[in-house]
Amino acid sequence: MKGTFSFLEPAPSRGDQARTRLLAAALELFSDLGPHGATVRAIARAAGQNVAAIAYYFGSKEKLYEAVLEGIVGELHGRMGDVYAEAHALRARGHATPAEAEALLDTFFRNLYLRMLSRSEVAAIGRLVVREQLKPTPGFEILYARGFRPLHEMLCHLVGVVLGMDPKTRETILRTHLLMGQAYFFTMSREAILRRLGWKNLEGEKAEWVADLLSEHLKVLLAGLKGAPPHPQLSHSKIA
Amino acid sequence: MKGTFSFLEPAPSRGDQARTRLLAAALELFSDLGPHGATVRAIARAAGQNVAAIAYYFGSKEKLYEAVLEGIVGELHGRMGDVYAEAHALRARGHATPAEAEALLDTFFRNLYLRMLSRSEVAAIGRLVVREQLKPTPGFEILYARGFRPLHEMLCHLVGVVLGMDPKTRETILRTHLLMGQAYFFTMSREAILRRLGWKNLEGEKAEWVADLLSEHLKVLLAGLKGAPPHPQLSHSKIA
DNA sequence: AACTTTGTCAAACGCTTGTTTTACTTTGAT
DNA sequence: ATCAAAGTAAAACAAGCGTTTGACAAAGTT
Repeated sequence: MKGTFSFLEPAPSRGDQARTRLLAAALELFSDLGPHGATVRAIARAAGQNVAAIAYYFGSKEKLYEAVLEGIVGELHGRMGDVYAEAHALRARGHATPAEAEALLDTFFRNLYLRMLSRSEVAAIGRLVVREQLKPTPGFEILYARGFRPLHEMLCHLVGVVLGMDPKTRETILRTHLLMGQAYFFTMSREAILRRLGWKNLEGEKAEWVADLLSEHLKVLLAGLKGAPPHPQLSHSKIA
Repeated sequence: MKGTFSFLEPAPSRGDQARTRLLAAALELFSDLGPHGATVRAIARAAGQNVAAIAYYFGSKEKLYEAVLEGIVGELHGRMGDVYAEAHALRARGHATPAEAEALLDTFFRNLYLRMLSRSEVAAIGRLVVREQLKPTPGFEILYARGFRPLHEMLCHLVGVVLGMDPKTRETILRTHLLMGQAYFFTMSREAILRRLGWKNLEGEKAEWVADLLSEHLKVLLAGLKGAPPHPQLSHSKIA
Protein backbone atom coordinates (compact mmCIF):
# COMPACT_ATOMS: atom_id res chain seq x y z
CA MET A 1 0.00 0.00 0.00
CA LYS A 2 0.94 3.55 -0.51
CA GLY A 3 1.97 5.33 2.64
CA THR A 4 1.83 8.91 1.37
CA PHE A 5 -1.07 11.28 1.80
CA SER A 6 -2.28 13.48 -1.00
CA PHE A 7 -5.11 15.99 -0.77
CA LEU A 8 -5.17 16.61 -4.47
CA GLU A 9 -5.28 13.30 -6.22
CA PRO A 10 -3.96 9.85 -5.53
CA ALA A 11 -0.24 10.20 -6.17
CA PRO A 12 0.30 8.26 -9.36
CA SER A 13 2.71 5.39 -9.10
CA ARG A 14 5.85 5.45 -11.19
CA GLY A 15 4.15 3.19 -13.69
CA ASP A 16 1.05 5.38 -13.95
CA GLN A 17 3.21 8.40 -14.65
CA ALA A 18 5.01 6.60 -17.45
CA ARG A 19 1.70 5.37 -18.85
CA THR A 20 0.22 8.87 -18.82
CA ARG A 21 3.26 10.47 -20.39
CA LEU A 22 3.29 7.85 -23.12
CA LEU A 23 -0.38 8.47 -23.87
CA ALA A 24 0.13 12.23 -24.11
CA ALA A 25 3.15 11.91 -26.36
CA ALA A 26 1.39 9.30 -28.47
CA LEU A 27 -1.67 11.52 -29.00
CA GLU A 28 0.53 14.34 -30.20
CA LEU A 29 2.63 12.24 -32.54
CA PHE A 30 -0.18 10.06 -33.85
CA SER A 31 -2.22 13.16 -34.70
CA ASP A 32 0.71 14.76 -36.50
CA LEU A 33 2.08 11.76 -38.36
CA GLY A 34 -0.70 9.19 -38.28
CA PRO A 35 -0.63 5.72 -36.76
CA HIS A 36 1.86 4.70 -39.42
CA GLY A 37 4.15 7.72 -39.45
CA ALA A 38 4.62 8.02 -35.72
CA THR A 39 7.34 5.64 -34.56
CA VAL A 40 7.52 3.96 -31.19
CA ARG A 41 11.00 5.33 -30.73
CA ALA A 42 9.84 8.90 -31.30
CA ILE A 43 6.89 8.44 -28.95
CA ALA A 44 9.08 6.96 -26.25
CA ARG A 45 11.63 9.74 -26.63
CA ALA A 46 8.93 12.43 -26.43
CA ALA A 47 7.58 10.77 -23.29
CA GLY A 48 11.02 10.45 -21.70
CA GLN A 49 10.71 6.68 -21.73
CA ASN A 50 12.49 3.72 -23.22
CA VAL A 51 11.15 2.06 -26.37
CA ALA A 52 10.41 -1.12 -24.49
CA ALA A 53 8.06 0.75 -22.16
CA ILE A 54 5.40 0.79 -24.88
CA ALA A 55 5.31 -2.97 -25.16
CA TYR A 56 5.52 -3.22 -21.40
CA TYR A 57 2.56 -0.97 -20.62
CA PHE A 58 0.34 -1.32 -23.67
CA GLY A 59 1.37 -4.57 -25.29
CA SER A 60 2.04 -3.12 -28.71
CA LYS A 61 2.02 0.07 -30.73
CA GLU A 62 -1.45 -0.75 -32.02
CA LYS A 63 -2.88 -1.18 -28.55
CA LEU A 64 -1.30 2.10 -27.52
CA TYR A 65 -3.09 3.72 -30.44
CA GLU A 66 -6.40 2.27 -29.32
CA ALA A 67 -5.76 3.52 -25.80
CA VAL A 68 -5.26 7.01 -27.26
CA LEU A 69 -8.62 6.77 -29.06
CA GLU A 70 -10.29 5.70 -25.80
CA GLY A 71 -8.72 8.74 -24.18
CA ILE A 72 -10.16 11.00 -26.86
CA VAL A 73 -13.68 9.74 -26.24
CA GLY A 74 -13.15 10.36 -22.53
CA GLU A 75 -11.89 13.88 -23.17
CA LEU A 76 -14.93 14.67 -25.31
CA HIS A 77 -17.30 13.61 -22.58
CA GLY A 78 -15.22 15.36 -19.96
CA ARG A 79 -15.33 18.69 -21.77
CA MET A 80 -18.89 18.49 -23.05
CA GLY A 81 -20.47 16.42 -20.29
CA ASP A 82 -22.52 19.25 -18.80
CA VAL A 83 -24.10 20.19 -22.12
CA TYR A 84 -24.71 16.51 -22.89
CA ALA A 85 -26.51 16.18 -19.57
CA GLU A 86 -28.73 19.16 -20.35
CA ALA A 87 -29.61 17.73 -23.75
CA HIS A 88 -30.38 14.34 -22.31
CA ALA A 89 -32.59 15.90 -19.68
CA LEU A 90 -34.48 17.84 -22.31
CA ARG A 91 -34.88 14.73 -24.42
CA ALA A 92 -36.06 12.66 -21.48
CA ARG A 93 -38.71 15.25 -20.57
CA GLY A 94 -40.22 14.61 -23.99
CA HIS A 95 -42.09 17.87 -24.51
CA ALA A 96 -39.37 20.38 -25.26
CA THR A 97 -40.37 23.54 -27.14
CA PRO A 98 -38.56 24.60 -30.32
CA ALA A 99 -37.25 27.65 -28.48
CA GLU A 100 -35.71 25.51 -25.74
CA ALA A 101 -34.15 23.17 -28.28
CA GLU A 102 -32.75 26.09 -30.25
CA ALA A 103 -31.21 27.64 -27.15
CA LEU A 104 -29.56 24.35 -26.27
CA LEU A 105 -28.35 23.88 -29.82
CA ASP A 106 -26.71 27.27 -29.63
CA THR A 107 -25.05 26.37 -26.34
CA PHE A 108 -23.93 23.07 -27.82
CA PHE A 109 -22.26 24.54 -30.88
CA ARG A 110 -20.78 27.49 -29.05
CA ASN A 111 -19.18 25.27 -26.46
CA LEU A 112 -18.14 22.62 -28.94
CA TYR A 113 -16.26 25.33 -30.75
CA LEU A 114 -14.90 27.21 -27.76
CA ARG A 115 -13.96 24.21 -25.64
CA MET A 116 -12.78 21.84 -28.36
CA LEU A 117 -12.36 23.11 -31.89
CA SER A 118 -10.63 26.40 -31.17
CA ARG A 119 -8.30 25.16 -28.42
CA SER A 120 -4.81 24.42 -29.58
CA GLU A 121 -4.25 22.11 -26.61
CA VAL A 122 -7.02 19.83 -27.94
CA ALA A 123 -6.27 20.44 -31.59
CA ALA A 124 -4.41 17.13 -31.69
CA ILE A 125 -7.68 15.36 -30.94
CA GLY A 126 -9.36 16.98 -33.91
CA ARG A 127 -6.51 16.08 -36.21
CA LEU A 128 -6.53 12.46 -35.14
CA VAL A 129 -10.30 12.21 -35.55
CA VAL A 130 -10.08 13.60 -39.08
CA ARG A 131 -7.30 11.13 -39.86
CA GLU A 132 -9.55 8.28 -38.80
CA GLN A 133 -12.26 9.58 -41.10
CA LEU A 134 -9.85 9.75 -44.02
CA LYS A 135 -8.48 6.26 -43.52
CA PRO A 136 -10.46 4.39 -40.88
CA THR A 137 -8.47 1.84 -38.88
CA PRO A 138 -10.08 -0.85 -36.73
CA GLY A 139 -10.07 1.81 -34.01
CA PHE A 140 -12.55 3.98 -35.90
CA GLU A 141 -15.35 2.04 -34.27
CA ILE A 142 -14.31 3.43 -30.88
CA LEU A 143 -14.57 7.03 -32.07
CA TYR A 144 -17.78 6.51 -34.02
CA ALA A 145 -19.83 4.38 -31.63
CA ARG A 146 -18.92 6.28 -28.47
CA GLY A 147 -18.04 9.72 -29.81
CA PHE A 148 -19.48 10.82 -33.10
CA ARG A 149 -22.76 8.92 -33.28
CA PRO A 150 -24.15 9.88 -29.85
CA LEU A 151 -23.22 13.52 -30.51
CA HIS A 152 -24.73 13.47 -33.98
CA GLU A 153 -27.94 11.81 -32.80
CA MET A 154 -28.31 14.38 -30.07
CA LEU A 155 -27.88 17.26 -32.48
CA CYS A 156 -30.32 15.67 -34.93
CA HIS A 157 -32.85 15.37 -32.15
CA LEU A 158 -32.53 19.04 -31.26
CA VAL A 159 -32.66 20.14 -34.90
CA GLY A 160 -35.71 17.94 -35.35
CA VAL A 161 -37.50 19.65 -32.48
CA VAL A 162 -36.63 23.11 -33.77
CA LEU A 163 -37.70 22.41 -37.36
CA GLY A 164 -40.59 20.11 -36.49
CA MET A 165 -38.99 17.23 -38.35
CA ASP A 166 -38.47 13.57 -37.52
CA PRO A 167 -34.84 13.26 -36.34
CA LYS A 168 -34.52 9.89 -38.06
CA THR A 169 -35.20 11.15 -41.57
CA ARG A 170 -32.22 11.56 -43.84
CA GLU A 171 -33.25 15.16 -44.41
CA THR A 172 -32.81 16.02 -40.74
CA ILE A 173 -29.54 14.09 -40.54
CA LEU A 174 -28.11 15.84 -43.60
CA ARG A 175 -29.25 19.31 -42.53
CA THR A 176 -27.72 18.74 -39.11
CA HIS A 177 -24.51 17.60 -40.77
CA LEU A 178 -24.43 20.75 -42.89
CA LEU A 179 -24.82 22.85 -39.74
CA MET A 180 -21.98 20.98 -38.04
CA GLY A 181 -19.73 21.46 -41.03
CA GLN A 182 -19.50 25.16 -40.39
CA ALA A 183 -17.90 24.54 -37.03
CA TYR A 184 -15.78 21.52 -37.89
CA PHE A 185 -14.34 23.07 -41.03
CA PHE A 186 -12.13 25.16 -38.79
CA THR A 187 -10.38 22.03 -37.59
CA MET A 188 -10.03 20.60 -41.06
CA SER A 189 -8.74 23.67 -42.89
CA ARG A 190 -6.98 25.29 -39.98
CA GLU A 191 -3.77 26.05 -41.83
CA ALA A 192 -5.53 27.67 -44.78
CA ILE A 193 -7.94 29.88 -42.85
CA LEU A 194 -5.18 31.12 -40.56
CA ARG A 195 -3.17 32.16 -43.61
CA ARG A 196 -6.17 33.89 -45.13
CA LEU A 197 -6.82 35.80 -41.92
CA GLY A 198 -3.17 36.55 -41.25
CA TRP A 199 -3.59 35.16 -37.73
CA LYS A 200 -1.31 32.82 -35.83
CA ASN A 201 -4.08 31.05 -33.91
CA LEU A 202 -7.79 31.19 -33.17
CA GLU A 203 -7.69 31.61 -29.43
CA GLY A 204 -8.89 34.15 -26.88
CA GLU A 205 -11.09 36.94 -28.19
CA LYS A 206 -10.61 35.69 -31.76
CA ALA A 207 -12.29 32.42 -30.81
CA GLU A 208 -15.15 34.38 -29.25
CA TRP A 209 -15.62 36.35 -32.45
CA VAL A 210 -15.75 33.20 -34.56
CA ALA A 211 -18.18 31.68 -32.08
CA ASP A 212 -20.31 34.83 -32.46
CA LEU A 213 -20.48 34.40 -36.22
CA LEU A 214 -21.10 30.67 -35.92
CA SER A 215 -23.91 31.27 -33.48
CA GLU A 216 -25.46 33.88 -35.74
CA HIS A 217 -25.28 31.61 -38.79
CA LEU A 218 -26.95 28.85 -36.82
CA LYS A 219 -29.75 31.19 -35.73
CA VAL A 220 -30.32 32.56 -39.22
CA LEU A 221 -30.29 29.09 -40.73
CA LEU A 222 -32.76 27.59 -38.27
CA ALA A 223 -35.08 30.58 -38.59
CA GLY A 224 -35.04 30.42 -42.37
CA LEU A 225 -35.53 26.67 -42.51
CA LYS A 226 -38.55 26.68 -40.20
CA GLY A 227 -40.91 27.71 -42.97
CA ALA A 228 -39.18 25.79 -45.74
CA PRO A 229 -41.02 22.96 -47.49
CA PRO A 230 -39.74 19.42 -46.79
CA HIS A 231 -37.42 17.90 -49.36
CA PRO A 232 -39.49 15.82 -51.83
CA GLN A 233 -37.42 12.66 -51.44
CA LEU A 234 -35.32 13.00 -48.29
CA SER A 235 -38.15 13.94 -45.94
CA HIS A 236 -39.68 10.49 -46.40
CA SER A 237 -36.37 8.64 -46.27
CA LYS A 238 -35.72 7.22 -42.83
CA ILE A 239 -32.79 5.33 -41.34
CA ALA A 240 -33.21 1.93 -39.68
CA MET B 1 9.67 12.84 -84.41
CA LYS B 2 6.64 10.64 -84.19
CA GLY B 3 5.47 9.32 -87.52
CA THR B 4 1.98 8.29 -86.53
CA PHE B 5 -1.13 10.38 -86.98
CA SER B 6 -3.73 10.57 -84.29
CA PHE B 7 -6.97 12.48 -84.47
CA LEU B 8 -7.66 12.01 -80.79
CA GLU B 9 -4.57 12.91 -78.86
CA PRO B 10 -0.85 12.55 -79.39
CA ALA B 11 -0.18 8.88 -78.77
CA PRO B 12 1.73 8.92 -75.51
CA SER B 13 5.20 7.48 -75.63
CA ARG B 14 6.03 4.50 -73.49
CA GLY B 15 7.63 6.83 -70.98
CA ASP B 16 4.62 9.13 -70.82
CA GLN B 17 2.38 6.18 -70.12
CA ALA B 18 4.59 5.02 -67.28
CA ARG B 19 4.73 8.57 -65.91
CA THR B 20 0.94 8.91 -66.02
CA ARG B 21 0.29 5.53 -64.44
CA LEU B 22 2.76 6.33 -61.67
CA LEU B 23 1.04 9.64 -60.99
CA ALA B 24 -2.41 8.01 -60.81
CA ALA B 25 -1.23 5.25 -58.49
CA ALA B 26 0.68 7.76 -56.37
CA LEU B 27 -2.39 9.99 -55.92
CA GLU B 28 -4.44 7.04 -54.75
CA LEU B 29 -1.85 5.72 -52.33
CA PHE B 30 -0.66 9.07 -51.01
CA SER B 31 -4.25 10.07 -50.27
CA ASP B 32 -4.92 6.82 -48.45
CA LEU B 33 -1.69 6.45 -46.52
CA GLY B 34 -0.11 9.88 -46.57
CA PRO B 35 3.24 10.90 -48.05
CA HIS B 36 4.91 8.89 -45.29
CA GLY B 37 2.79 5.76 -45.28
CA ALA B 38 2.72 5.16 -49.02
CA THR B 39 5.84 3.27 -50.09
CA VAL B 40 7.56 3.58 -53.41
CA ARG B 41 7.32 -0.17 -53.88
CA ALA B 42 3.54 -0.15 -53.38
CA ILE B 43 3.14 2.79 -55.77
CA ALA B 44 5.29 1.11 -58.41
CA ARG B 45 3.39 -2.17 -58.05
CA ALA B 46 0.01 -0.42 -58.35
CA ALA B 47 1.26 1.35 -61.48
CA GLY B 48 2.67 -1.84 -62.98
CA GLN B 49 6.17 -0.41 -62.89
CA ASN B 50 9.48 -1.19 -61.31
CA VAL B 51 10.58 0.61 -58.16
CA ALA B 52 13.43 2.26 -59.99
CA ALA B 53 10.99 3.93 -62.40
CA ILE B 54 10.07 6.49 -59.72
CA ALA B 55 13.62 7.70 -59.37
CA TYR B 56 14.02 7.54 -63.12
CA TYR B 57 10.98 9.67 -63.99
CA PHE B 58 10.58 11.94 -60.98
CA GLY B 59 13.97 11.93 -59.28
CA SER B 60 12.69 10.91 -55.87
CA LYS B 61 9.60 9.99 -53.90
CA GLU B 62 9.29 13.58 -52.65
CA LYS B 63 9.34 15.02 -56.15
CA LEU B 64 6.73 12.49 -57.22
CA TYR B 65 4.58 13.75 -54.36
CA GLU B 66 4.97 17.33 -55.52
CA ALA B 67 4.06 16.29 -59.04
CA VAL B 68 0.86 14.79 -57.64
CA LEU B 69 0.02 18.08 -55.90
CA GLU B 70 0.59 19.95 -59.17
CA GLY B 71 -1.78 17.52 -60.82
CA ILE B 72 -4.42 18.24 -58.19
CA VAL B 73 -4.30 21.96 -58.87
CA GLY B 74 -4.66 21.23 -62.58
CA GLU B 75 -7.64 18.97 -61.97
CA LEU B 76 -9.36 21.64 -59.89
CA HIS B 77 -9.02 24.20 -62.67
CA GLY B 78 -9.99 21.62 -65.26
CA ARG B 79 -13.23 20.76 -63.50
CA MET B 80 -14.14 24.21 -62.28
CA GLY B 81 -12.61 26.33 -65.03
CA ASP B 82 -15.91 27.38 -66.62
CA VAL B 83 -17.36 28.62 -63.34
CA TYR B 84 -14.08 30.35 -62.51
CA ALA B 85 -14.24 32.13 -65.84
CA GLU B 86 -17.77 33.34 -65.17
CA ALA B 87 -16.77 34.63 -61.77
CA HIS B 88 -13.72 36.43 -63.16
CA ALA B 89 -15.86 37.99 -65.87
CA LEU B 90 -18.34 39.23 -63.29
CA ARG B 91 -15.55 40.61 -61.15
CA ALA B 92 -13.88 42.33 -64.08
CA ARG B 93 -17.14 44.02 -65.07
CA GLY B 94 -17.09 45.70 -61.69
CA HIS B 95 -20.77 46.47 -61.23
CA ALA B 96 -22.36 43.10 -60.45
CA THR B 97 -25.67 43.13 -58.65
CA PRO B 98 -26.19 41.13 -55.44
CA ALA B 99 -28.66 38.90 -57.32
CA GLU B 100 -26.09 38.06 -60.00
CA ALA B 101 -23.44 37.34 -57.39
CA GLU B 102 -25.82 35.14 -55.43
CA ALA B 103 -26.76 33.14 -58.52
CA LEU B 104 -23.10 32.59 -59.34
CA LEU B 105 -22.35 31.63 -55.75
CA ASP B 106 -25.07 29.03 -55.96
CA THR B 107 -23.63 27.69 -59.21
CA PHE B 108 -20.18 27.67 -57.67
CA PHE B 109 -21.13 25.66 -54.58
CA ARG B 110 -23.45 23.31 -56.43
CA ASN B 111 -20.78 22.43 -58.97
CA LEU B 112 -18.00 22.30 -56.44
CA TYR B 113 -20.03 19.70 -54.62
CA LEU B 114 -21.34 17.79 -57.62
CA ARG B 115 -18.15 17.79 -59.66
CA MET B 116 -15.60 17.42 -56.90
CA LEU B 117 -16.74 16.67 -53.39
CA SER B 118 -19.32 13.99 -54.13
CA ARG B 119 -17.40 12.12 -56.83
CA SER B 120 -15.63 9.03 -55.65
CA GLU B 121 -13.19 9.21 -58.56
CA VAL B 122 -11.91 12.54 -57.23
CA ALA B 123 -12.33 11.66 -53.56
CA ALA B 124 -8.62 10.92 -53.39
CA ILE B 125 -7.92 14.57 -54.15
CA GLY B 126 -10.05 15.69 -51.23
CA ARG B 127 -8.37 13.27 -48.89
CA LEU B 128 -4.90 14.41 -49.89
CA VAL B 129 -5.81 18.08 -49.54
CA VAL B 130 -7.16 17.47 -46.04
CA ARG B 131 -3.97 15.60 -45.17
CA GLU B 132 -1.94 18.61 -46.22
CA GLN B 133 -4.07 20.82 -44.00
CA LEU B 134 -3.57 18.52 -41.02
CA LYS B 135 0.18 18.29 -41.43
CA PRO B 136 1.45 20.70 -44.09
CA THR B 137 4.52 19.56 -45.98
CA PRO B 138 6.64 21.88 -48.13
CA GLY B 139 4.18 21.02 -50.89
CA PHE B 140 1.32 22.76 -49.08
CA GLU B 141 2.33 26.00 -50.72
CA ILE B 142 1.40 24.56 -54.13
CA LEU B 143 -2.12 23.71 -53.01
CA TYR B 144 -2.64 26.94 -51.12
CA ALA B 145 -1.21 29.52 -53.49
CA ARG B 146 -2.68 28.04 -56.68
CA GLY B 147 -5.71 26.16 -55.37
CA PHE B 148 -7.27 27.24 -52.11
CA ARG B 149 -6.47 30.95 -51.97
CA PRO B 150 -7.74 31.93 -55.45
CA LEU B 151 -10.92 29.94 -54.82
CA HIS B 152 -11.39 31.43 -51.37
CA GLU B 153 -10.79 34.98 -52.59
CA MET B 154 -13.30 34.51 -55.38
CA LEU B 155 -15.94 33.24 -52.99
CA CYS B 156 -15.23 36.09 -50.56
CA HIS B 157 -15.68 38.55 -53.38
CA LEU B 158 -19.06 37.11 -54.31
CA VAL B 159 -20.21 36.93 -50.69
CA GLY B 160 -19.06 40.52 -50.28
CA VAL B 161 -21.19 41.65 -53.20
CA VAL B 162 -24.24 39.79 -51.92
CA LEU B 163 -23.97 41.06 -48.37
CA GLY B 164 -22.65 44.48 -49.24
CA MET B 165 -19.47 43.89 -47.33
CA ASP B 166 -15.81 44.53 -48.08
CA PRO B 167 -14.35 41.15 -49.21
CA LYS B 168 -11.09 41.91 -47.42
CA THR B 169 -12.57 42.22 -43.94
CA ARG B 170 -12.10 39.28 -41.62
CA GLU B 171 -15.85 39.17 -41.12
CA THR B 172 -16.44 38.43 -44.81
CA ILE B 173 -13.62 35.91 -44.90
CA LEU B 174 -14.90 34.06 -41.84
CA ARG B 175 -18.52 34.05 -42.98
CA THR B 176 -17.45 32.73 -46.37
CA HIS B 177 -15.40 30.07 -44.64
CA LEU B 178 -18.41 29.05 -42.55
CA LEU B 179 -20.46 28.72 -45.74
CA MET B 180 -17.79 26.57 -47.36
CA GLY B 181 -17.61 24.33 -44.33
CA GLN B 182 -21.05 22.95 -45.02
CA ALA B 183 -19.90 21.55 -48.36
CA TYR B 184 -16.38 20.50 -47.41
CA PHE B 185 -17.49 18.69 -44.25
CA PHE B 186 -18.75 15.90 -46.48
CA THR B 187 -15.20 15.18 -47.60
CA MET B 188 -13.81 15.34 -44.12
CA SER B 189 -16.38 13.20 -42.31
CA ARG B 190 -17.31 10.98 -45.21
CA GLU B 191 -17.10 7.72 -43.31
CA ALA B 192 -19.23 8.94 -40.41
CA ILE B 193 -22.05 10.53 -42.41
CA LEU B 194 -22.32 7.47 -44.67
CA ARG B 195 -22.74 5.31 -41.60
CA ARG B 196 -25.37 7.63 -40.15
CA LEU B 197 -27.31 7.61 -43.40
CA GLY B 198 -26.90 3.90 -44.02
CA TRP B 199 -25.63 4.69 -47.51
CA LYS B 200 -22.65 3.22 -49.35
CA ASN B 201 -21.80 6.36 -51.30
CA LEU B 202 -23.04 9.85 -52.11
CA GLU B 203 -23.35 9.58 -55.86
CA GLY B 204 -26.08 9.90 -58.48
CA GLU B 205 -29.44 11.17 -57.23
CA LYS B 206 -28.18 11.12 -53.66
CA ALA B 207 -25.55 13.72 -54.57
CA GLU B 208 -28.26 15.81 -56.22
CA TRP B 209 -30.35 15.71 -53.07
CA VAL B 210 -27.41 16.81 -50.91
CA ALA B 211 -26.68 19.57 -53.40
CA ASP B 212 -30.33 20.65 -53.10
CA LEU B 213 -30.04 20.96 -49.34
CA LEU B 214 -26.68 22.71 -49.61
CA SER B 215 -28.09 25.16 -52.10
CA GLU B 216 -31.07 25.86 -49.90
CA HIS B 217 -28.91 26.43 -46.83
CA LEU B 218 -26.78 28.85 -48.80
CA LYS B 219 -29.83 30.78 -49.97
CA VAL B 220 -31.39 30.94 -46.50
CA LEU B 221 -28.11 32.01 -44.95
CA LEU B 222 -27.40 34.79 -47.43
CA ALA B 223 -30.97 36.07 -47.20
CA GLY B 224 -30.88 36.12 -43.42
CA LEU B 225 -27.46 37.75 -43.22
CA LYS B 226 -28.33 40.59 -45.58
CA GLY B 227 -30.13 42.55 -42.89
CA ALA B 228 -27.82 41.55 -40.05
CA PRO B 229 -25.72 44.20 -38.31
CA PRO B 230 -21.95 44.05 -38.93
CA HIS B 231 -19.85 42.36 -36.29
CA PRO B 232 -18.54 44.99 -33.84
CA GLN B 233 -14.88 43.98 -34.15
CA LEU B 234 -14.50 41.86 -37.26
CA SER B 235 -16.20 44.21 -39.69
CA HIS B 236 -13.40 46.73 -39.21
CA SER B 237 -10.64 44.17 -39.24
CA LYS B 238 -9.02 43.92 -42.65
CA ILE B 239 -6.28 41.71 -44.05
CA ALA B 240 -3.18 43.07 -45.68
C1' DA C 1 16.92 -8.59 5.87
C1' DA C 2 15.33 -11.48 2.26
C1' DC C 3 12.43 -11.85 -1.54
C1' DT C 4 8.96 -10.81 -5.11
C1' DT C 5 7.02 -7.53 -8.02
C1' DT C 6 7.41 -3.67 -10.86
C1' DG C 7 9.79 -0.80 -13.83
C1' DT C 8 13.94 0.50 -16.75
C1' DC C 9 17.39 0.08 -20.24
C1' DA C 10 20.64 -1.10 -24.13
C1' DA C 11 21.30 -4.40 -27.42
C1' DA C 12 19.82 -7.39 -30.90
C1' DC C 13 16.19 -9.57 -33.96
C1' DG C 14 14.07 -9.82 -38.50
C1' DC C 15 11.91 -6.97 -41.71
C1' DT C 16 10.85 -2.91 -44.64
C1' DT C 17 12.10 1.56 -46.07
C1' DG C 18 14.05 5.00 -50.14
C1' DT C 19 17.68 5.07 -53.10
C1' DT C 20 21.51 3.51 -56.09
C1' DT C 21 23.86 0.45 -58.99
C1' DT C 22 24.43 -2.48 -62.77
C1' DA C 23 23.06 -5.13 -66.55
C1' DC C 24 19.77 -5.54 -69.84
C1' DT C 25 16.03 -4.66 -73.56
C1' DT C 26 13.45 -1.71 -76.49
C1' DT C 27 13.04 2.26 -79.39
C1' DG C 28 13.81 5.60 -83.14
C1' DA C 29 16.98 7.97 -86.12
C1' DT C 30 20.74 7.61 -89.29
C1' DA D 1 22.14 -2.63 -90.08
C1' DT D 2 24.07 0.33 -86.56
C1' DC D 3 24.19 2.93 -82.61
C1' DA D 4 23.01 6.17 -79.02
C1' DA D 5 19.10 7.21 -76.23
C1' DA D 6 15.27 5.80 -73.54
C1' DG D 7 13.30 2.69 -70.63
C1' DT D 8 13.11 -1.62 -67.65
C1' DA D 9 14.34 -4.84 -64.01
C1' DA D 10 16.67 -7.30 -60.22
C1' DA D 11 19.85 -6.93 -56.72
C1' DA D 12 22.32 -4.54 -53.20
C1' DC D 13 22.77 -0.63 -49.87
C1' DA D 14 22.45 1.71 -45.45
C1' DA D 15 19.00 3.34 -42.44
C1' DG D 16 14.99 2.86 -39.83
C1' DC D 17 11.01 0.11 -38.40
C1' DG D 18 8.23 -2.73 -34.33
C1' DT D 19 9.23 -6.06 -31.26
C1' DT D 20 11.83 -9.20 -28.09
C1' DT D 21 15.37 -10.29 -24.98
C1' DG D 22 17.95 -10.50 -20.76
C1' DA D 23 20.37 -8.05 -17.36
C1' DC D 24 19.62 -4.73 -13.99
C1' DA D 25 17.65 -1.25 -10.49
C1' DA D 26 13.93 0.34 -7.58
C1' DA D 27 9.85 -0.38 -4.71
C1' DG D 28 6.81 -3.05 -1.83
C1' DT D 29 5.88 -7.14 1.00
C1' DT D 30 6.81 -10.42 4.39
